[in-house]
This record gives sequence, C-alpha cells and structure tokens, in this order.
Amino acid sequence: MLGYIASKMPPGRPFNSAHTAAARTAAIDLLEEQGYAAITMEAVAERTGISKQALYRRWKHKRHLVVDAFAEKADLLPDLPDTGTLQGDLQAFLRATFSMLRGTCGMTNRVLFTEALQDPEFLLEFRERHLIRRRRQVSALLQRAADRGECDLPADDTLVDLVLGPVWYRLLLQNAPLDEATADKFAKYFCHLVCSVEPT
Amino acid sequence: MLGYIASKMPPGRPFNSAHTAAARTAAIDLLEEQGYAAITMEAVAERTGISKQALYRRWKHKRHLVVDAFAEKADLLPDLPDTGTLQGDLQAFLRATFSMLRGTCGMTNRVLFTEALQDPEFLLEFRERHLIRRRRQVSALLQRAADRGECDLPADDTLVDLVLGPVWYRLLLQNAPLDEATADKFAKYFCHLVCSVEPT
Amino acid sequence: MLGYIASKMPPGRPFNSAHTAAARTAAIDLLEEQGYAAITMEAVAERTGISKQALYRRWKHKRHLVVDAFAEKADLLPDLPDTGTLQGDLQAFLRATFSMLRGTCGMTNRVLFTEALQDPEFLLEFRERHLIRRRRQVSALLQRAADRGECDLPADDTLVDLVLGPVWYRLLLQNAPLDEATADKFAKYFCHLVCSVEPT
Amino acid sequence: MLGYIASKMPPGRPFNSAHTAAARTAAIDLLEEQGYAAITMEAVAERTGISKQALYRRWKHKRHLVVDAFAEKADLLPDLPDTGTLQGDLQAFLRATFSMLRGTCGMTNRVLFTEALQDPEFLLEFRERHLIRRRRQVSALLQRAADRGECDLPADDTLVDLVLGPVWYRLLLQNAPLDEATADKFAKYFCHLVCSVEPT
DNA sequence: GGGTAATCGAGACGGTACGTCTCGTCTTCCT
DNA sequence: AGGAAGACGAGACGTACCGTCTCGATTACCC
Repeated sequence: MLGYIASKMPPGRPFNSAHTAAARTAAIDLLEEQGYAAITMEAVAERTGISKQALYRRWKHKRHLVVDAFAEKADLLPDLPDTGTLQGDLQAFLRATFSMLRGTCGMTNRVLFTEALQDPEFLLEFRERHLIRRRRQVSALLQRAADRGECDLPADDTLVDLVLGPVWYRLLLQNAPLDEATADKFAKYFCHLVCSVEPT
Repeated sequence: MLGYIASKMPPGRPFNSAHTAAARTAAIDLLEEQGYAAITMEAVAERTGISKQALYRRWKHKRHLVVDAFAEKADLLPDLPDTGTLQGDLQAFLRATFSMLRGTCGMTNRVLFTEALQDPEFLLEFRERHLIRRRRQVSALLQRAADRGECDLPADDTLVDLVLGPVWYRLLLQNAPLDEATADKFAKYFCHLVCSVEPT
Repeated sequence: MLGYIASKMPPGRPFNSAHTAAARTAAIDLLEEQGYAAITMEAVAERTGISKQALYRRWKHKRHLVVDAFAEKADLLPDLPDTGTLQGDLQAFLRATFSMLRGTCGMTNRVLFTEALQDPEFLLEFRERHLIRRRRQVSALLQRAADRGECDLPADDTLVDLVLGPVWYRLLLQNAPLDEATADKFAKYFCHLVCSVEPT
Repeated sequence: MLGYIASKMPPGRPFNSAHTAAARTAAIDLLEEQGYAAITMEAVAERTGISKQALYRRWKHKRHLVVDAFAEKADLLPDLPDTGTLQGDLQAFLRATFSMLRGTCGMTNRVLFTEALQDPEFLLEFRERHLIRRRRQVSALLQRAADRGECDLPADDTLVDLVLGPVWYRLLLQNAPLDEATADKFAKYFCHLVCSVEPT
C-alpha cells in the first residue's frame, strides 16, 4: 500500500509550490506597501521573479490571484469557548473577532469585499466560502444558547445578519473603532435582542 | 449697474448644463446596462457626444464623475412619519428604506461603496456627505423615542450602527431579500434591543 | 483661395509627422544593427520614445509598419536614359538597378520579400504597390525598343518576368554578385532574347 | 553474428519513427490548412499527440523541423529526356518542372525559401543541398546542347540563373501561372537567348 | 531478470513580444 | 473663448510561442 499516496499525482511537472506562496505573499505585500491599486500581475511577476505566464497558469485572472492570496488570511476564525451564557459567548466571540479585524485580517477582508463588489461571480464564492464560516460560528453560538433555553431561534438567519451586519459596517466604513469596549457593548445589546425573540 | 447680478459669473463661456446632466445619466445607464466595469470616461464621452476634455473640465477624475453621478440618486431618503411608537417609526423607516434600496438606489449605493473602498479619500467624503444623512434619520428617530421615555440612549452612535449595519450587510452581500417582512422583523428586534439599553 | 488646401484636414489632433518618420527610421536602423528579428514594436517604441499605442494608431499591425518603413527605401528607381538602343537602355537600367541593390535597398527588398512570403495579403500589396513600378520601367524600355522597330512584344508580361526574374533570383539567393559585369552580360543576353521574339 | 547490424544502436529506448513521420506530416498539413504562420511547434505537438520535448529531441529548433519536413517533398526533379534539340530539352524540362511546382512541391519550395531568407546559415544549405540539384539539371541540358554544337557556354553559371530566375520569380510572387503555354514560351525564348551566346 | 539509459506524455517554467485597453493630458480646428 | 475630435505617454491587461526543465512511466538493450 505504498504507492497509493502518490498515485493521485497528476501527470506533468507539478507546480512549484514555493511560487504559489511567493505570489500570494507578494500580492499582500504590495497592498500593504502601496495600496490596493498597486496589486498588479506585472508587479507580482517582477517582484517574485515568476513569469506572468506562470501566474496566469495558476490563476485565470488577476482577481483570482487576489482573492486566493487574501482568502487564507481572511479566514482566521476565533475559537468558540463555551462560557456557559450567551452573553459570555458573544463577548468572547466579538472580542476575538474584533482583535483579528484590527490586524491584517481586517485589511484583507476589506480587499476581498472590494473584489466581491466588482465581480458578482466572486461575490457568490466569497459568501459561500468565507463569510459563511463566520456565520456558522454565530449560528452555533446561538444554537447553544437555544439548547440551554436562553432564547428561541427564528426559522431563518436573520439573527446572524443582525450580529455580523454591524461588525462589517464598522470594518468597511471605518467610522468607529473595533475595540474591546465596543465588543462588550455589542455583546450586551445582542444578548438582549436575541433573548427577546419569539418563535415565528 | 448692469453687471452686478451676473458679477459672480466667471469669465468665459459657461458650462453647458445639459452636458453635465447627460454625462451623469450616461454613467448611470452604463452601470445598469453593462455593469460596473463598463463605466468608463471613454464610454461616457462616446455615448453622450461630449468630448473627453469637456468631461475632465468638469470632473477632475473618473471617480469624481462617478460619485457625482450617483450621489443624487443615492441620497433619496424616506420621510419620517411620527407613528407614536419606536417600533412603528422603525418599521416605517425600514420599510421605506428597503423599498428604495430594492430599486436603482440600491445599486447606486453599492457602486458608491465600491468606489469608497478603493479610495480612502472618497470614503471619508462618502461617509460625511451621504451616509451621515441616513444615520441622522435613525438618530432622530431614536431621540424621539428617548424623549417619549421609551428608551435610554448611549453616549455614542452605537445604536445607529446596530440598526444600519445589517441593512448595508444585506444590501452589499445580497444574501437575503430586503422585503417588507424583513423590515418588520428588523424593526421588532431593534425595538427590543433599543429598549433594553441602559445608560452608560 | 487660401483655405482649400487645408480644408480637407480631418478634425482632431493630427498625427505628429516627426513620430511617423522616427518610427520608420527606427525600424530600418534596427534591421541594420541587429537583424530582422530585432524589428519589434516594443523596440521601436522604446527607441523612439513613442508609445506603443501611438504606433498601433498609425499601423494596424507590426507588418504594416515594416512594410511602410521599407517601402520608401525599396522604391528607389533608376532613371531611364534613352540611349537609342535596347541594349544600351537595358545596360543602363541594369547597372543602375544592381548598384542600388548592392546597397541598403537590396537588404530592404529582401526584408519585404520575406514578409510577403509569410503574408498572402501583403504579397498582393507588395506586388501591386512596389514591384509593379520596376516592372513598368522594364515595360517602358521594351516599348521604346518596339517603337523603334528593334523588336516585337508579346501580348503578356512574359518578357518582364524574364528580365527581372534573374535579378531577384540573385538578390534573394545571393549566389552571385550583382556587379557591373553581370549587368552588362544580362543586358546583352536579354537584348538577343528580346529581339528574337516573334509576335504571338 | 546476429547483432552486428543492430550493433550500432545506441543504448536506451529508441525514437519512435512513426512520430518522426507524423510530425513532418503535421507541419505540412498545417501549412496547407492554415498557412505558414500556423506552423508551430505547439500546434504540431497537439495535432500529433507528440510532446514538445519529443519534438525538440529530434529537431533542435523549429526551423530544423520545418526544413526537414519540407525538404523531402521539395526535391522532386524531372527526368531529362534527350529530345535531340535544346529547345525540345528545355521545353520538356520546363513543362515537367512547372507541373511539379503547381502541386505541393511548389508550396513546399516557397516555405523553404521563406526559411532561407530568415536564416543565412540555412540559405547556404538550401542552395547547396536543394537548389543546386535543379541548377545541375539545367547545366547538363546546356552542356548537351553545347556538345551538339548548338551553342557556346559562358565560363560561369549566368545562363542557369537566366533560366531558373524567372521560374522562381513566378513561383514566389505568384503573379502569373506556371502553365504549359508559359513553359513553351520560356523554352523558345531561352533557346534563342542561349544560342546567341558568344564565348567570353 | 535486473540494471542502465534513453525514450515517452504532460505540463510548468522564464522570456519576450504581441495587440488591446483605459487613464488623464495635450493639440488641432471649428464655431 | 468653448467644444469635438482625437493623438499622446504611461502602463496593465491577457495571450501566444519559443525552447528548457521536471515529473513519473515506459521501453529497449545489456549483463
């Protein structure tokens, strides 16, 4: 049973995975150093020494590279410690989330969002592959509270929108900080809100 | 004393205001017909018969034209009838808002948001000139409820973020409809949320 | 009666004719310095400081530029002094032609021929715009002799092919020099040949 | 003593000779179907199912493949029946030659010529390996006439150039057909020409 | 039958040029 | 003067083909 690991290897010379990583890194670095408009296939190629053709072999379009480069970083998710109460859970989740969004992850998510708004196809993918994971965390958190009898859950995902909407709103508009105090305040408000839900 | 009425008029031939309007319309039409990427100075020039130079005389950059073109349409705001209760007010506001966002105004706002995410300078302007007007409506609504004694208000704008965040979240991600049922549900939830606020 | 020369000028900024000339020159220089493969739109652009777009505005494809650049040089034609005899005329024509083909004009013609062999469309143009001029010279020369009663002319252009064929053959294959002695020899032979023609 | 025929066989897996033939055929087919520019290593590889590497193992460069593919077909030479007179010989030779050049052989020779014009090294080879054979035929033909006393021969190959020049001229430029009538006319003219030659 | 040496298909790789596009500016003539 | 027409420099886009290299798998001879 030795060969069966390698048996799935496709024919032909494999991608140089160092290149794949280098290109992703370059895209991220370009954003941080010179801003969104500096993310350019040409620049990535020059900076990494990878030929343009090699880039286009991996990623069909510029957008694909950008998305892929930032996807990884965007997907950092907090742990979901069970604090025993909904408010405790929410507070822990929001504190951790805000903390990440204050760092590179925040910028990264803004980039992905920017791309998503310009490409309907990617918007779908962005929702289904990335955003959904955070939504599921919130769902799980609420479900746990419902199981404890702390609240009822509506049939749809409305509550999740209510929790995450303000987070994205602040992240994208940068109109107010995403600090711990805000996390705690949001947690408290959501807790009241959620607990007031009646079955539909 | 002939000249003093026109004395503020700049020297030289004045702009043809029909052109200004035509360019704005063309930008909007291009978006609707072929999508965001089709909004091009070149395309606007061709479609309107206005020379590129004339466009650049009015708007310094492409973004300026886009912003200007969509600003008008984006700023439609609902009336704020006083229904006597916070939930009634919220429901009326959200129903009206959702109704507008389902139309051209929604798409328009998505475009402006897209531009804002790509241009920090414009983001500021977008927030201070456009978004703030809707925020003020929500503030006014909440203030009215506070005056009635229905709720307390925190020192900052947190509540406004909580109300508008989910709206923008849905508008931008298009993950769920902005229909009347949702408006009502949102209104109910917010009402509970807001009324649970304690002074800070 | 002032404006009628310029009255046909098209609207808009006119081409910078210095650029047009510079590009043509650059193409020729590149050939001479580094060979045919060095004639590159990119290289022409860099060397002249003209943007690629400006080049493509004038010449639809690279081939068009090449053709145009070399057409001028390729089209140098000898005078046709009337020496009074066919052999004298032929000798003068061939000496002058060989002389030119030994210089830049020869290389230029080889380049154009190379292009023509690779592009049927251009072959046609090459024949009708360039080659035909030299053919007409030979025709004129022969016609003059016929008018003098030195020879008859066949209905078609066979004789022209017989005169110019060997010239091109030597130019392209470079199997033998195009010197004065050869010119004289060719002239003598052709004279005999032509004078032996009987009406068809 | 079985092995001594194969004893020169190099170690390792031998070339698949079917592939060698297939590639040659593909090159020819590509020319016929889509023209000269379509002859591409990539296209040959795809069309034959042979990997590019396998092609480059056989032929060092694209030109080598092209030349090799077309060389075979280009070398068809007519028989040289002795008709007893120079004109008869010339006529037979030209008729046969034209006949071949009207077919694949003509196209093939145009391709080789095209390559030769782009590669001085190959030009030499083309002349010495291919063109020379036809030149020798003409030489032989003239020698025969000289032996018969029909004409004198100059010291150099001028006469051969005069005979073959127009043929190539017409083949390459495709300005006039290579039909039997032309062959006959050429033969008659050449005969007069050749017979007028005086020793130099 | 195992070792050696070359082939094979598949396909990634760097390089280089292609021809296109949009941006924002500049230059011409016309009204 | 304004305005249309459109050339201009800059520079990214995505594609094509070149000739090379890297995989694992497959023949062939030889010992």
